[in-house]
Amino acid sequence: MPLDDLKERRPVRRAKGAVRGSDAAKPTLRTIADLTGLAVTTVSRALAGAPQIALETRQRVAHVAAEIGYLPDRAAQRLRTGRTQVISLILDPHEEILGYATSMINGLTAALRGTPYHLVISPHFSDSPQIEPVEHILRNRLADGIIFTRTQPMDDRVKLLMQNDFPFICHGRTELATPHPFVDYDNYDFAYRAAKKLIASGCAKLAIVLPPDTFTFSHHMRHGFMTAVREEGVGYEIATGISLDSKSDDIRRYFDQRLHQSSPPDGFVCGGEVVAMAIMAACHDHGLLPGREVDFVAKQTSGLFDQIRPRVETIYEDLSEAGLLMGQMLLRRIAGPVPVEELQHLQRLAEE
Amino acid sequence: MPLDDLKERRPVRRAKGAVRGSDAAKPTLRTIADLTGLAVTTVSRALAGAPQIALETRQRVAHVAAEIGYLPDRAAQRLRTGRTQVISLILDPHEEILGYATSMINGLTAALRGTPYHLVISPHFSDSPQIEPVEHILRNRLADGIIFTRTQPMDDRVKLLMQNDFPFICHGRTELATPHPFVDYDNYDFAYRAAKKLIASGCAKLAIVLPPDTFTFSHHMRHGFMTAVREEGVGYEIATGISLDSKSDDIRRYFDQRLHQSSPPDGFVCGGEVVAMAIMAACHDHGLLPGREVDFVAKQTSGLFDQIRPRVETIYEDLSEAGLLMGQMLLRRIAGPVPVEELQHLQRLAEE
DNA sequence: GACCATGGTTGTATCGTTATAAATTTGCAT
DNA sequence: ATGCAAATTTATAACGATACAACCATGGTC
Repeated sequence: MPLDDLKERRPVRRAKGAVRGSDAAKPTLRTIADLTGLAVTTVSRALAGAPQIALETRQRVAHVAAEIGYLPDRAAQRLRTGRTQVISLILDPHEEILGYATSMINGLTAALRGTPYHLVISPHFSDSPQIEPVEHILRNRLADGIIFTRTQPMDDRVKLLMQNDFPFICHGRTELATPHPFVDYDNYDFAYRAAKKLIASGCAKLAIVLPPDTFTFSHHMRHGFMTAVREEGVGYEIATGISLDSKSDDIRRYFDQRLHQSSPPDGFVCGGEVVAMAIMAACHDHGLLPGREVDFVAKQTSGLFDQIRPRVETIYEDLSEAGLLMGQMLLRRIAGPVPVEELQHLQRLAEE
Repeated sequence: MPLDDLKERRPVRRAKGAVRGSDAAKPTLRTIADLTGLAVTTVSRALAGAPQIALETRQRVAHVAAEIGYLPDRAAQRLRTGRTQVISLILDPHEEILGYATSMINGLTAALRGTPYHLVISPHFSDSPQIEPVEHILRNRLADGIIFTRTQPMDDRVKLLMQNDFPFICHGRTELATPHPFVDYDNYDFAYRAAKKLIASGCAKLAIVLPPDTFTFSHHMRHGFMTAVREEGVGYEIATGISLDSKSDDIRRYFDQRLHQSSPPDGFVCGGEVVAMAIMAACHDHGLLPGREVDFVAKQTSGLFDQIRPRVETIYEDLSEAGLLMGQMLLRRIAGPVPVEELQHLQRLAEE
């Protein structure tokens, strides 16, 4: 009689199921419910591990679910609960070069592995304001958490997300009074140590190319650089009109001209592989020998620079680890409130 | 009276709406329906542009929708229609280096711009078979289309997706009898021309490092290389025990040893920036001068190598364009059946 | 024996959208 | 007026999951 009853209650469904059942219709809670003779609600609660459901029932349900390879339908869960199970990574078009984004993505996917979270790339197109993708995600509940880079001292995005108490981690810090979650690399120390190394190897005049000064880490780098040159009292200059975002050709040309002029720098703090190669090319074209007339310290994020000849001193930034940390921290934050200090991490340089 | 009626029918909703209405509750079809006095169904059909809805109504609805910034709820649409509006890019862990993935992602996001499609990164972890993420996506309807790389001659993934008539584009070709969608770079021609160039500049013995031979493009490269050396009758060798996937240190060490031995190669076909730098480092460490004792031709995907000194000849592969094409083709395929020839594109080298 | 707390399970409504079928209005010929 | 087809609009049910409240045994207590 119960069989008859079932048939009567869901004639259409049954028929549909049978049709597409040719190659394993996607199992739902209903499948498990039918299989175990329980109600859909019970199955749902059992899988959620609710203590009101008898332990034995929970185990039985879990077993059947595993057996038939049940996975909850994301769309249905999302519609009902409002949780998207999506982490949005906002990718900047400038990040084309040298796998900056890729390393971070690798870290992120590692953090997300084994969780139901998906990583969605939300591009930020350069012809629109930085805040746009964030607003869009917030307004349309497109993600449970956001990760972004290129943080600014008074970053709009940070303000907006803090106001809305929306989970996020940014790469880089702001100068806002309110503390916020971040993962950052110690660019102050990078520039400081790079400058010190150059001075130690006898450079008399240092040069540095900074990131665009809209970004906080540009200030950090400048500060670290300036502290070192002041401590040692050597000459210095900061490249103007170009930045770490400039095309490598433009950077090379800048230094090409600069080296023609009087009292050129002989030590270079290079905030990335691209700028390092561009400056090295300019020096090479002027017949300046690395290790003799000129010296370099470069930040490398890839291990690639270990192969460059002549060898240059490098300092490593682990972007993959940054991504991993950001992912882990964001997941914690999404799970529930976390003291903000626990969502802040500064990647320090290795001891020497 | 109709007002009363409404209140009676949806008392809870109204209340809820009022509560969270403090800061602009997310507009739904219902919002538009209330605003226009139409039924939810009508609004839905109107926005879909159904010809059965009066033109004037369609315009009015469209106007109101734009006014209040309505965007359909992805979860609800997905649940109802089964379409996810997701493109899944399967990312291989080997693709860390030099923005291979990033360029492609940039192209993809450009293709997806203005569409409702989202780009989801599905990692393929190296400790699991290549086909796993594809099976997972297929089984759980996690995307409307798939893009993947590192295609093999008898690629499992291609077979599976063809069988299921599931939209996909892969980067690289198979050797399967059935034609399938792809975007590929002409690696045969790359290796052929690279070898020819080296011979033209006087090299007597060429060497090449191939991709792992599980990948189809490894065969293409080998074939192009072999054709050139046979045509010209010069010596050659193919590096064994290493591949383009090897760590740069290992590649450098390999050639370090090789150059110690007798009759070393004097011309190098480098399938990527990493391998080029590693080989150049090995040569440098042996005092071999580029342009004199040894020559290089490198494939570059980033523009970075234009800065390398001494200069080396490079051949460019545009991965960003590849991503763009793959995105555009995939969208067409998702929209409906397309003759397979129109979903095949071979990126040819620029004429010289 | 009636009553109630407890543990365990179930029914109902709902998230926002769309496919389907039904209902309503309109226009026009009869 | 009357009927009927065409043009519009609407009601209903469903996608698969979960929040909430209600339900039903069971066993102990008075």
